[in-house]
Amino acid sequence: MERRNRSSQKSCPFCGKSIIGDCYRGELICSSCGFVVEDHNEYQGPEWKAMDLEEKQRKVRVGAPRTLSLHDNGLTTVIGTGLKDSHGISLSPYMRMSIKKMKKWQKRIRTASSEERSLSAVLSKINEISNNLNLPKTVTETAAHTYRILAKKKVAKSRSIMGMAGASIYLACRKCRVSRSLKEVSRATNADKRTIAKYYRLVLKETEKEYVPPLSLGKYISKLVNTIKIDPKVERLAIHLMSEISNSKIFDGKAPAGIAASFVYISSMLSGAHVPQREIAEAAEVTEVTIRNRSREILNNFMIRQYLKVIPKDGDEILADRYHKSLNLG
DNA sequence: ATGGTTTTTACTGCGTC
DNA sequence: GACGCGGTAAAAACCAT
Repeated sequence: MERRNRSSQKSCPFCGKSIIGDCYRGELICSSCGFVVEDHNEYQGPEWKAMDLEEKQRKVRVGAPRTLSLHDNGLTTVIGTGLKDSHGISLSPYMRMSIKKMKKWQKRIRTASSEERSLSAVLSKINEISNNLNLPKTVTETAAHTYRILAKKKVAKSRSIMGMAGASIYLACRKCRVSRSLKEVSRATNADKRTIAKYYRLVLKETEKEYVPPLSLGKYISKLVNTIKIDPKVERLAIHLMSEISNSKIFDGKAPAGIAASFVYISSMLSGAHVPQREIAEAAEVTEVTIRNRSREILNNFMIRQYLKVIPKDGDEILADRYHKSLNLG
């Protein structure tokens, strides 16, 4: 199978240089710093396999892949502008006129009804927002799919377009286990966070029969570690600590971003990387106070020993051990 | 609307480089 | 003195009812 690298117009969020997309592996990787911009993309090349050139030529039969994110699924008919017919014979002036008319009407019909037109507008908004958020194609498609359902059920009627688009995208992120916060989505849509949250609940009710689980803490940690440049061992350590503790009740009702931030902070301390609270707080979009509070709770309730087993303290020990002692590895 | 919980804001004091 | 850190009180945001 042929292996193709397609370069795209996007630039790396880290170094600003161009990004090479490797569609074979389904990843978008920055060519200079190696940052993985997107992963787990669908392979967007042909979905067939050709053993030789002849077979390949025979099998090339389609244009762009079918997509839910265009209002007609990308399956529109385009009438060509050539002056010859399929046999290569020149068309008569009469036929040319007729084709010109057909072209005109085809264009009109394509987005004929008002529903079609508004669907088309919203779907293009969804595409735009997805681009802004660097979302994998699967998420965009999922969002488009839910929006179609909403449009069909007329739920989206007389509601903010950006709000509905944002809610669809946010839901798609959750379903596809892609970590994008409500904050990020609302930034990308220029819509109020509360509006999107409200619509999200509505969308959930209208389109989802099954429970959509919240993102795992591990996802939050990975994302956080990705946004700040940090030693991978910090991530491993953070995830290790998290997996030992995460079923603890001390996190009940606490915002996951803050919990993840504090695991990353503690891990960066333990591993000697020493990432300042401010930096982690900024990347996680929580405050330093929250990181401190979560860290205190973790270190007050658990002893982190040298071999990195985490054990619960009993009541008397809880107050005795302070932060720094814990950081000195028990 | 309300009340309980969590997070943020703003500020203070301490130790270190 | 700038910086990172830990702490607190009060305001703001959030959430279920």
